[in-house]
Amino acid sequence: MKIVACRECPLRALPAFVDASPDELALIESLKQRQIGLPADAAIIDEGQEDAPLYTLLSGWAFRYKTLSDGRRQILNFLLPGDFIGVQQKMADASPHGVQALTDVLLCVFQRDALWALHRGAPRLSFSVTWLTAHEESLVDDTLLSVGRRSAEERIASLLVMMYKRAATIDEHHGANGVAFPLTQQHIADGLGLSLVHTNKTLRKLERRGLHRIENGRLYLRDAKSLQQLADVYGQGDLAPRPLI
Amino acid sequence: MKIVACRECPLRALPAFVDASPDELALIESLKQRQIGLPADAAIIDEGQEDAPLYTLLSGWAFRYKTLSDGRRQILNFLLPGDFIGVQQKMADASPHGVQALTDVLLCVFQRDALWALHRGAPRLSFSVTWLTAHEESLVDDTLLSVGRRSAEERIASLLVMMYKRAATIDEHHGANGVAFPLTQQHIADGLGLSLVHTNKTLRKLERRGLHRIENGRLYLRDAKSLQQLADVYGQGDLAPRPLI
DNA sequence: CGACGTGTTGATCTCTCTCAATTAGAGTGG
DNA sequence: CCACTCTAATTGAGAGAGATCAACACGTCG
Repeated sequence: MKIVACRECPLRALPAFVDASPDELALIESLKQRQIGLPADAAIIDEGQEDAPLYTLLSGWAFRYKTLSDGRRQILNFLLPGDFIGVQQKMADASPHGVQALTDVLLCVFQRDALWALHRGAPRLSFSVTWLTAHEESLVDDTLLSVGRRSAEERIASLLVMMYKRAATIDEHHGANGVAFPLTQQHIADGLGLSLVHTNKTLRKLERRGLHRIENGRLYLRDAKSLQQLADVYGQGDLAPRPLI
Repeated sequence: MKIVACRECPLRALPAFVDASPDELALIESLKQRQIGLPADAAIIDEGQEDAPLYTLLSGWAFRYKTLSDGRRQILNFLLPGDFIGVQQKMADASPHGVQALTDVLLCVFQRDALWALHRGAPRLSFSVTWLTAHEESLVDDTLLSVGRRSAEERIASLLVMMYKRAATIDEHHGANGVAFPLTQQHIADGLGLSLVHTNKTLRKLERRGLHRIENGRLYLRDAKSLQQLADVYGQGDLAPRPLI
């Protein structure tokens, strides 16, 4: 795939993205250094890396993770096309987490002070960056709720529902009620704080109950209602008036 | 306590805060609407609340949380003086989490579009907002690693070390090797995805081993080294070259 | 003084982990 | 075309960390 000009960025076509003025696009384009492709499983940023640039995920999936010294790994969140990579590590400081490609990926590489340039020169865009950062945090919040308080079954159901929604918003082949789903069970386990074995058993249990199906790298929700209910995604209907105990 | 002018904000004196120009201070001051005090345990933002303003925590502690419909609660992170409250909920949208006072608190209330005004008028400050948001996310990341992959003992040790560090940076009475620590065991349990009972037992075990002491709302680390080692805060020494398996 | 919130401790119970083995598919080299 | 290797998925069995249930202690407060 050849270099994509920002003004022709395929991501801009997605309904999830806002319009940008020609000036803003020009600024973004001036900050973009180059574009690189990496194969699945490649390291994009290592844990503790110091000079990581700012990336944008143009295509493919990736994930952020942290590990303990004995190898236990926790996946913090999954990154889909359009997500930023590397906002967290402030300049010249070690990255507190690693980022790894989940599929083959295409990345836009920005110069390290691009964030600052954006803030200085394009308030609307920098506002979006703040918003996106806050939004990514709320994804982590959701996962923390899962890992801290949901049972294995509930965690899996919750992840399936959430990932389905996210994947659907950017999936062009979103026909047949299925979306691309490149995660292995190991990824799911590491994302939910479960062991691989228990993840497998739980996944199979839900599948046998007819709630979902994963096949050939695609995820099909066969009973989205039950999955959402199991995951308590909406807190049993409405949000607001809910007993705290 | 009477209204504090931003230019005289006690927080600015802390070494953790950067300088702001007179212009920037004036802008902040123009966006600040008022100041309110709330007692311990008061709700600052309810889960699902729609019109929450933007706050800044002037004094006291608070925490962000999420609950499931049956009452299970997960504390997402603790908020200390200087932290923002309410950046996550984008305008006119329901807050994805609740915020509750942990101690008596003083809050600065900003108009809802203050964030936008800051981005538009003070790039240095809006850059700080982005940075702070990213930093808060990295705190949640740490907790997610704990809850997902650390044992109860390790989680508690990790929390004690982290909270000690945070509290120390803003604690004026930080003498005698102890810091103010207003959390109950229930808060610790809800922050670490543990049951109250198991939290108590683990806490006592570490205390009996002489690693820490909590007394009269103050936390004393009696063996910070062992606690850090137990928590694997630094990945056994250095960060960078560490086997991933 | 009784009610309540917080902290403690002992006794089960169970969900999830760890250990072990097997199957299936993809890729590689002879 | 087939043996060989590797990764991902699967399943069973036993073990264990942490949950749940039940009491009790202590201090504060109306």
